[in-house]
Amino acid sequence: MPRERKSVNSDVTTADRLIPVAAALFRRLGYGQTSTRELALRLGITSATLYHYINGKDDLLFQICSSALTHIDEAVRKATASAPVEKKIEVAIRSHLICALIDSDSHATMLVEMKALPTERKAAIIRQRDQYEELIRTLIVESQQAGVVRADIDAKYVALALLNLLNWSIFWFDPNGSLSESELADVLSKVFLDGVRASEP
Amino acid sequence: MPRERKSVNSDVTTADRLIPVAAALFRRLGYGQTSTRELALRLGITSATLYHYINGKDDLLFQICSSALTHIDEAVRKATASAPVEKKIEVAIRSHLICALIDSDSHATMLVEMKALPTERKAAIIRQRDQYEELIRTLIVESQQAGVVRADIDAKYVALALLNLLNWSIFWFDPNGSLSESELADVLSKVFLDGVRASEP
DNA sequence: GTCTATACTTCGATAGAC
DNA sequence: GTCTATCGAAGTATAGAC
Repeated sequence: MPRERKSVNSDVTTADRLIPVAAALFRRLGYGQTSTRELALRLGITSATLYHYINGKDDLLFQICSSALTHIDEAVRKATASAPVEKKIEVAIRSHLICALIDSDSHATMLVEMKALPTERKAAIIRQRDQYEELIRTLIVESQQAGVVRADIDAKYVALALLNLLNWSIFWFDPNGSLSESELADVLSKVFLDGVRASEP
Repeated sequence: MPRERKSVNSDVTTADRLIPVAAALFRRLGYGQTSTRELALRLGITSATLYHYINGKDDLLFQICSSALTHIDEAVRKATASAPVEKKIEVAIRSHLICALIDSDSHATMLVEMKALPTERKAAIIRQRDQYEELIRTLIVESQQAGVVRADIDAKYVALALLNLLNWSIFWFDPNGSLSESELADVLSKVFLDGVRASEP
């Protein structure tokens, strides 16, 4: 029986590297400052070969944005579905952060470079983003109805405050720093749920 | 006595419009996607005339970033200096938001397009940003020492959580929406200081 | 799937007249 | 302070051979 290579194959193909390498460059330089030549150089191919994989530069940005949003929506939806209502927010915070920080190049690019997409594709991404924000809002509403979350602030703004806390973390979190993804989830859960005011002594 | 025009002059010159118009375009399209021709068009001049005011395109981005950071640092520093320690954080939240949301094009551009600056200028802006973040961190430390803010979370992360809350607001706040800048400050102060957990019934 | 070569466009910036 | 005209560089993308 001949030595098989297939799923046991650990080769990383150019196709596999395309999106991660593009996301890293778009994040560091910005979409508009990243040339297809520079991207090809990093991939070890010529810019002509790059066009064997894509139809245009914005294909890359669209795929990055779309898959980032698909992944985080699925992750948070699945994790919160099976959690008891008192734990849904903590579970959402943790699953969101794990997903966004593990692939932070894609998520940072999605959040910041979305605007560079052509009109129709931008609209599609914005619909996806709105759908995810709707998921978060629903979690807040459920928590309010269960008496777990204060109801004196409109769920809409509670949800946006939570997204503030989660989204901007991507831009300063250091995977080699003193805090792990999970520890950051603990910190943000504490701040979001209990606030930073000192309890009475 | 001839009809004088000077400080009573309400003419808006091209020089005055330069930065605001550039900031609005950079925000909507991104720095890399904004051409000097498009900018000149919006100003009602040619791109050649634009170069009477600037030495290069990145002058505009640098001025936007630098003045945004100078203004917010001054505003928050001044407002918090005269506030009692129990009120410093609320005052910081309010003054930060007022400053950032009134000139949201500049602040959004600073936060997101900073990376497009040439190396030295980028370093200068990052120093300015770090100095502002240091101001926020100092306010947290002072509040912890006064027993106003919980001390079981490192001031560094309390400050970053606060900056998350403040910075990302710029990207969804709608000046024509149902919430004013001041009302948003109230909401974020409540969430940050007291958390969203429902109090015992 | 990768290359060389290059077409075509747009960009940032300058020269020099008014 | 504004223009017309234009340069040279860099960009995206394609043609066609291997």
